[in-house]
Amino acid sequence: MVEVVRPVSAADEVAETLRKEIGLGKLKPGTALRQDELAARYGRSRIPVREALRALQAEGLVSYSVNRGAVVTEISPQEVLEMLEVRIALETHALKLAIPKMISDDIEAAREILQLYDRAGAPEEWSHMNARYHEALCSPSECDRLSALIRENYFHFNRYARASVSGLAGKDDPQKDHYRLLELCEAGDVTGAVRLLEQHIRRTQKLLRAKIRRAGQRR
Amino acid sequence: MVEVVRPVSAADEVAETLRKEIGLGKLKPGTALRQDELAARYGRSRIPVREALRALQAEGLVSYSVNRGAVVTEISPQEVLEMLEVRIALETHALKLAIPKMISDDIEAAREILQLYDRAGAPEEWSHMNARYHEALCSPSECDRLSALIRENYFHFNRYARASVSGLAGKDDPQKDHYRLLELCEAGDVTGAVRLLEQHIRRTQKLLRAKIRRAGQRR
DNA sequence: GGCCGACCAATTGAATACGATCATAATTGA
DNA sequence: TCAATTATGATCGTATTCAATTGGTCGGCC
Repeated sequence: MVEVVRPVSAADEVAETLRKEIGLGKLKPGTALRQDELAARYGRSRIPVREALRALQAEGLVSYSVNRGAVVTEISPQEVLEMLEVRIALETHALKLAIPKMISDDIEAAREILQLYDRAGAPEEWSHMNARYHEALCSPSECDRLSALIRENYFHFNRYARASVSGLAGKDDPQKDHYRLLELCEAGDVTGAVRLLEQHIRRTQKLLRAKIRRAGQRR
Repeated sequence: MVEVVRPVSAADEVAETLRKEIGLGKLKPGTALRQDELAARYGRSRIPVREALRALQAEGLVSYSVNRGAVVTEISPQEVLEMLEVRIALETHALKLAIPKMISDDIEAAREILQLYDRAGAPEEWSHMNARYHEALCSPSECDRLSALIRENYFHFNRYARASVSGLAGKDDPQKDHYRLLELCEAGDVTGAVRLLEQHIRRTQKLLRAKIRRAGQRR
């Protein structure tokens, strides 16, 4: 069977690239996104660029002002706290749905991710493994919309985290929670697992609050 | 003070109008959105129309195929069930946060909405009052991101509901829940309120499942 | 010296224009 | 007669072009 290369619009390509660069922090919050500059960089005209920017605006990655163009959206610490709140709402519910549906393969898959986490060196890898682990636990819920929201929310959170919270909680403490959480899932203890997951996320939230306080005092 | 008319881009206007028409069901799922036609209708060229469509695509209201244009996205019954699942996740958590922060004014505001609900005639009004009520209960959570997600999810759900679930549960049964829920909030009973809210939404979910089953048998 | 208005460069917003692609109807050949 | 094929109109994707707005600088005036 021949692999048919389905044509993709230039706007989609530009959007995808920008999405990655913003997500990875190559384009930092506050950066102005000039249309002709982007057009030149991607070898396109401004039209596909503008469409890409509109899409990113709808996704909340870019802010638009009329006649002033697009800027990578800034994230306030307050909003990051709220993202963690959203994370609790979505992930605890997904976990509730997922645990009764888990089979040993799901547990094993999650455990393997944790082992990769153990071996990971750079904070970037932790972060990635962290995301994969939490996704692995939630995916047996078989609720695509829930999973999609979890992924989106994590993406936005991570965009901030990469900039200023990386290694906020270190590597080992969260990992202890991860192993305990896996055991609770394996035992089918929904209540316990949900409680631990909430504590786990609230710990990050507390650390972030403390950091914000300290930053506020300093000025 | 003179009201300054802030200029808005044509793309934003078109997007806003389309958003409303899709939300209200004037543009039904599956409808093809021709660029020339929309451009003519709004007295604009195709450029702003295309940008608006890109935004709507990112919002999930429209599906794009290369060289075939945009279509109002279809919603499967399965997805609606998932939206209700998301609703449980988001609203129960918001309620948990909101109840400890509620003051008597919040309770009163919610009660007034319920009284409007009682007097409402058309199913459209129920739906609107229903949304306002649930929003009133969640808003004291002071978590904008959570509230925004709740609103978005409700919008998508309602788009389907308007088409085929309107009056699924009738008017009176849900309203009984609403009053009980308000009492529990007033009493500060977080656990009870959350449990009732989940039951309340699950009831709609069950009715919808039954409806899907019946529709499946029929064919 | 500081403030105000007029010009100017930079940049965006929108319209027109053109080539490419898709859907469908007409046509042809077996 | 019917399937395959070609022609045609509709529609889309993108580039180019022009108009409008913004921000800033320069010069004049108080």
